[in-house]
Amino acid sequence: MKIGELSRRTGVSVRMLRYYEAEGLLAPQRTGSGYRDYGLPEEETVRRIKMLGAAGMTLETIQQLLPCVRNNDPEFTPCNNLRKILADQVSLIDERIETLSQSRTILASFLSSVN
Amino acid sequence: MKIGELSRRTGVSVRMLRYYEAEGLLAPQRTGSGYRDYGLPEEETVRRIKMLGAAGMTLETIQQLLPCVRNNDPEFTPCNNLRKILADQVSLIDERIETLSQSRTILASFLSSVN
DNA sequence: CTTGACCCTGACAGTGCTGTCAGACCTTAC
DNA sequence: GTAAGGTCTGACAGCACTGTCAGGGTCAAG
Repeated sequence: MKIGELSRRTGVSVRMLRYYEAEGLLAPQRTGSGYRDYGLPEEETVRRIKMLGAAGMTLETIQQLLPCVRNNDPEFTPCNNLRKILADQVSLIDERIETLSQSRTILASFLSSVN
Repeated sequence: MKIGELSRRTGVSVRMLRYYEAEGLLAPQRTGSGYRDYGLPEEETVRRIKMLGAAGMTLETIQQLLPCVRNNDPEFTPCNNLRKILADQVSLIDERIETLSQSRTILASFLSSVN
C-alpha cells in the first residue's frame, strides 16, 4: 500500500511515516517510480512504534527495542538488554513523575498562600 | 552588581539572566559603558523566577505571575487572575502526571511480558 | 489528454530553553 | 600600556518531533 493509505490505517501522519524511515525505523519497498510501498509487516511495525511512543519513548529508544519486538500483543523475543531498556524507561518516567509531583506541591502551596 | 556576580549568587547562568531580560522578566539598569547593573530587587526577582520555574512554569507564565509576586515566602498581592493561572498550572501538571502514569502502565505491562 | 489526487525530496518554522562561540569593548591591576 | 578577566551583542546548535510549503513527478479516471 502507499503512504497515504498506511497513514489512514494507522492514524500516523504521512510526515511522521517518512520521519520514521529517515530515522531508520522503517524501510519500505519502493515502486519503479519511487513511491514507498508498504506491506502488512510494515503496518505492524508502525503500530508497534505508535504503541511504544504512547509509552513516552523516544524514536531512538524505540529503534533499539524494535528488533526485539516480534508480536504486537506485545511480546518480545529474547533480546539481551531489552529488560534493561524497559526498566530504564520506567525509571525515567518515575523520575519525571516525581519532578512533576514536587512542582505540584510547590504550586499548591502558592495557591493556598493566595487565599 | 554585574551579571557575573548575580549569576554566582543565584546559580542562574549568565546566559539565562540575559534571556530573562530578553523575555521581559528583568530590566536592570545599565552603566555608562553598557554593563547590566543589578540591585537586590533584581536578585529577588531572579530567585522568584527560579522558584516558579522549579514548579515547571514557562517563562511566559512566570511573566504573567511576576507582577503579582511581592514577597518570596512566597506571598502574592491580589491579582485578578492569579488564582486562575495557578489553578490552570496545577491542572496542567496533573494532566502530565496522568499521561506519564499511563505510559508507565504500558511500559510495566511490556516489562512483565518479557519474563 | 487533461484534471485532480497523491507522492517525492528538501527545507524552514516552532516549541522553550540552554550552551557556546565570535568579534569587540570595558575594567582593573601590575 | 598591557594583559587578564568580565561584559556586550548576535547568531548558530541541539533536543524530539511535527506541520507546512515549494517545486516537481506519477497515476487513474473521464
